[in-house]
Amino acid sequence: MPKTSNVKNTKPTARRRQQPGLKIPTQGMLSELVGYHLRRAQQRVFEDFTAAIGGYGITPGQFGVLVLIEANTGLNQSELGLAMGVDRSTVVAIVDRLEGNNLISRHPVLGDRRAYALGLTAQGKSVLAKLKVRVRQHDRRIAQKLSARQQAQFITMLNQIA
Amino acid sequence: MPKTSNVKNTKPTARRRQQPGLKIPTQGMLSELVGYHLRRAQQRVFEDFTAAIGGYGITPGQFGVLVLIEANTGLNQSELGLAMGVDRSTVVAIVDRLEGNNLISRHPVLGDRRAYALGLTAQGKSVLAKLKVRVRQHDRRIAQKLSARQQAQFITMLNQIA
DNA sequence: TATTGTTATACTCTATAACTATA
DNA sequence: TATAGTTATAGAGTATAACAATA
Repeated sequence: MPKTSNVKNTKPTARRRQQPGLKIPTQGMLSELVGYHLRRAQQRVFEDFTAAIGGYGITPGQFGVLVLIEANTGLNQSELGLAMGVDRSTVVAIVDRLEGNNLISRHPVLGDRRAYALGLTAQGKSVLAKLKVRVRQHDRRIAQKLSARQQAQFITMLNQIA
Repeated sequence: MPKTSNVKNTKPTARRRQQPGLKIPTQGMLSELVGYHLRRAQQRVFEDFTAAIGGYGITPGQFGVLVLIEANTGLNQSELGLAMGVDRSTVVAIVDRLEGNNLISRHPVLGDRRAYALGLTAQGKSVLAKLKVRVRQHDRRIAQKLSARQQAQFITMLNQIA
């Protein structure tokens, strides 16, 4: 059908109210997997991020890149890839997009003509400043589903896993 | 991730050993965000999953679909999309891939000629049986980074967030 | 030789809009 | 009208392999 809009706009949670043959999907072994719950939580946070920051057309990963570049001005693409855990070729695509949106720029590196030093553009700095406020609100909204104590434990556990 | 084989195979953690201008990227505000740590942990688990199950060319999401179909034989694409939280058009693509790999199949539904009932093929059942063993091992490997008590708390917290 | 960045190519995941067939 | 599935289209994210320029 048409775009899901209908379906989703109508009632995301309620499916065919009291229809006789309503099938409630069971998760099978998935509910026993830590990875499954982790993935679902991740998706949920992603959705909230998009809803809150979406207007800027920035994804969580891109936001991370902007913050990384701001905190480490001048780092090159290989270093960025290392910090993010992605391939050099992937970095090219990521940088291309952000540069295309006028948020970051590539500069020649004195002493190494192979590399590019990455930096935020004036617009990038301006946008990032605003994004940071929004992202902090978004993250607080997510974190508040846990008590202060749980929040600390949660991050500790996430780091034990990562 | 990645292959990045060259870079990573060499020494994932060591970058330019004692180079004078070695820049150690700082994470900036990222380390304060729950969402950031959640995303990193997710990526880490994804990598381990790929390394462990990769040979089958199955992603965590596809594995989830197979389990869901096995546990709810006959559910249709819209129901699958609802259970997964994705759009109908996305389901088409997902089902196409799995069907293309001969793991699942679409069957006519008696009483509703618009819908398709999804089911595992013989090969799908066979492959899933093997995958489940591997995935369980993989998930145990991940979970064991936490104590038994932490594991339970962790899942609880993930569900509070999702 | 090793490293930096690039390009070509190829998937997966995901969404929106418009359309067909059926309910 | 509403729902099931499809198609066309688009974009993010990611990887491998091969290559050029430079170190």
